[in-house]
Amino acid sequence: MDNTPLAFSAHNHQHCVSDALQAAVNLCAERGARLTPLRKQVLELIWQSHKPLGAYALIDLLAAESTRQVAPPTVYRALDFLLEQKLIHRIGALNAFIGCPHPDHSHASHFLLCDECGRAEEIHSKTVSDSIQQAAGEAGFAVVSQSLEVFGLCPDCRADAPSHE
Amino acid sequence: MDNTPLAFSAHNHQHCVSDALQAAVNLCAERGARLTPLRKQVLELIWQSHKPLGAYALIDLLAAESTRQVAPPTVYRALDFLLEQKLIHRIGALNAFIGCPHPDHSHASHFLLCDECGRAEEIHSKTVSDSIQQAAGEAGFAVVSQSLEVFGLCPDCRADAPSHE
DNA sequence: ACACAATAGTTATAGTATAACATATCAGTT
DNA sequence: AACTGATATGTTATACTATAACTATTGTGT
Repeated sequence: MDNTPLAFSAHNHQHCVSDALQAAVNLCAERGARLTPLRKQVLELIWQSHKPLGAYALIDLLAAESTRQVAPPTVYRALDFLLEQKLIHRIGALNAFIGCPHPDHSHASHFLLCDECGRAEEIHSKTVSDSIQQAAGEAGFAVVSQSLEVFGLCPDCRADAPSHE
Repeated sequence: MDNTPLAFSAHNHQHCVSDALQAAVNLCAERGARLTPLRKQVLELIWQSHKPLGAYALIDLLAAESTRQVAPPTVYRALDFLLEQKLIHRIGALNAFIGCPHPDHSHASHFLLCDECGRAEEIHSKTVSDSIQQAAGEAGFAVVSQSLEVFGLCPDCRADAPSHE
C-alpha cells in the first residue's frame, strides 16, 4: 500500500484541477453561492499550483491572462468568497492560498509544507484532530477552528538531499 | 485537579515575567548568546502581555519607554534573535509574538488562541506531537518544525458568553 | 423597464517585513 | 590603552500583504 499523498506523487494534475473546479461549481450551485467567472478563474489559478499561491502572485497571473484591471481588493474579495465556501485554505506562515481537495465537508486546515520545493499537502488524520480536540478540552477551551502547518521535507526532496550524504 | 493552564488562570503575572527574564538571562549565558539591553527589553515587553504582540505595537512601546529611535529593523532583529534562541514564538495567523515558557527544551509551537479576549496559551501534549509526527511519517514527510494554532473561546470567555443564552 | 442586492472596479492607505548601508559597541589581542 | 574583527544597532528606503471607502456595473425578481 502506498500512503504517499497526492501532491507528493506523480499524477495528472490537469485532471485534478478540472475535478476540483467541477466540484466547486456543483457545491456553489447547491448552496446558492455565485461562483462568478472571476472567482472561478482565481480558483483555477490556485489549483494549477500545488504550491500555495500569494495574493499578489495571483494578481500578476490574472493580469497576464486578460487585459482587465486587477487591483488587490478584487482578488482579495474573490479569495474571501472562496475561503467562506471552504474551497481554499489560507496558509498563515506563507501568506498564501491553496485549493481544498474536500470542500464538501468542513474540516480543519492541516498541511505538510515542504521547505525545499514549496509544495503543500493537506492531511486528514482523525488521530491528529482528536488529540487536538482533547488537549484543548482539557484546558477548558472551546475549539472553533484550527490550523496546523508542518514544515519539513517531502518524500522527493528527502530523496534528493539525504542527510547522510 | 485543575487543568486550567496558566494564561487562562489568575496568577501573579509580574512574577511570571521576572522568572521568564531570569531564565532567559541564564540560558543565554550558558549558550554564549548576547541578551543585550534592547533584546531583553523587547523580551520583557512581550512577556508583559499574555496576548501575542505585533512588531509595530512593540515599536510603539519601545518608543514610549525611551527617547531612542526604534525603526522596524531594530525590533525585527531583536525578534529574530529571540526566535533563534527559542525565547519567543511567532503566531503566524496574528503576525504577532509571544514569550515561550519553556525555552530550555526545544519543542513545537502549539497554541490555544482566544477569539474573544486575544489571550494565548501554549500547550504541550505528547499525544498531539506524536500524532502529528506519525501522520507526517505515513506521508513520507520529514518534520523539521510545526505550528499549531487553535482558535476558539478560552474558559473565561466561554463563561461570559455561553452558547445556550 | 424598475428597484434592490450583490459583485467588481478604483483610489488611497494601513499594516507587516526586509534590503542595503552607516555607525557604534564588544571581546580578545598586542 | 590602542588595534582589530565580529557583533549589534541606527538609518533610509522600499517591498510585500491587506483593507477602507467609494463608484460603477451586473444580476435577479417584480
